Amino acid sequence: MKQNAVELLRSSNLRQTGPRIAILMAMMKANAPVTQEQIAEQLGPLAPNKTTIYRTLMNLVKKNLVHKAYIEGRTWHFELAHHCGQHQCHPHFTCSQCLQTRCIPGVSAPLIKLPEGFTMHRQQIRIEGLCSVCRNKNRR
Amino acid sequence: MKQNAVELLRSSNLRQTGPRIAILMAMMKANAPVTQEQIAEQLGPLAPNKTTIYRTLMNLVKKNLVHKAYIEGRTWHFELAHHCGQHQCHPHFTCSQCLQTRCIPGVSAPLIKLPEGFTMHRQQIRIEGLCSVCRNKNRR
DNA sequence: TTCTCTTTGCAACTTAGTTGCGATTTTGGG
DNA sequence: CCCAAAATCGCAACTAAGTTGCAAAGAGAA
Ligand SMILES: [Mn+2]
Ligand SMILES: [Mn+2]
Ligand SMILES: [Zn+2]
Ligand SMILES: [Zn+2]
Repeated sequence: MKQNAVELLRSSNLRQTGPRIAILMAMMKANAPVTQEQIAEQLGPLAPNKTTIYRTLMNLVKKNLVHKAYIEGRTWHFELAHHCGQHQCHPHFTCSQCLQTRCIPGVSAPLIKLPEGFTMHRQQIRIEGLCSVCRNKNRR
Repeated sequence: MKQNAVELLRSSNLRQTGPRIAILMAMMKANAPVTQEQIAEQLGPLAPNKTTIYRTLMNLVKKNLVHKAYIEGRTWHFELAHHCGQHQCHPHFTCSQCLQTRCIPGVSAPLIKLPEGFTMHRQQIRIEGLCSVCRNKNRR
């Protein structure tokens, strides 16, 4: 898995540093978008500084290895780009009661037709609703 | 137009106060989602306090008269709900160069099929790309 | 190894949005 | 119209995610 991270960095002409490899590995382990804080938590006492994590994430976003998946509250959640199509990410579902968010993989929507002269880089879909756990709770 | 605002409040069982009517009217005049600051600006020296604007917006969101349309940077942009479908808002396009956002009215995508047991309240589409102005600038 | 350019850590900062609370306003009933 | 209860408002202080400046450490090319 470390090899995998190293390869990603090399393919994007980014220097191979401890923080970058650790952050990429943390994101590979995750099965949902993660915040700066979750990355730091996962890496424990050896985690890079908060500033470094943010700067690294922004570099990875610029190279299109990572996407800003969504904001919840005031915090960004990032995920590896390797499960997203060229012009479209998979949708994300947020339960408006428990506020948990999960990926909805394997589906996509047709790309919206933009006005004349506009270019699409990426289309993202966000769904708000009630997850099954919360729905059952409300039943009573 | 004031009548219109009053009617919205009455239909949602909200007390008719100066700040609420003013904020609704400001949003009716706008032709794109607005921030707290833009509302205050538009209302000039008579604008309600920042806290009141935020609290009002949240009340209106709770009553589904207003939607949180999108976040840009760290700031929420709100818009009246009356141009949105039951389960879907119109898409919003953000130019990744000039950072301007605009509504893409009149189009919609099929609703994503959720996992068993999940309920959809609202589906939102966000598009990132290059607007025509920025595209032409880059041509040179 | 050495030199240069990039990256990192730390501490201080920024700022959109929130909170607590006392003062004011709305509204419904008498 | 007048009053009291409950909702709303304004203000000042606060919160916390993310940013910035800068000096120290590290990566990679030669
Ligand atoms: Mn995802
Ligand atoms: Mn809109
Ligand atoms: Zn839930
Ligand atoms: Zn543009």
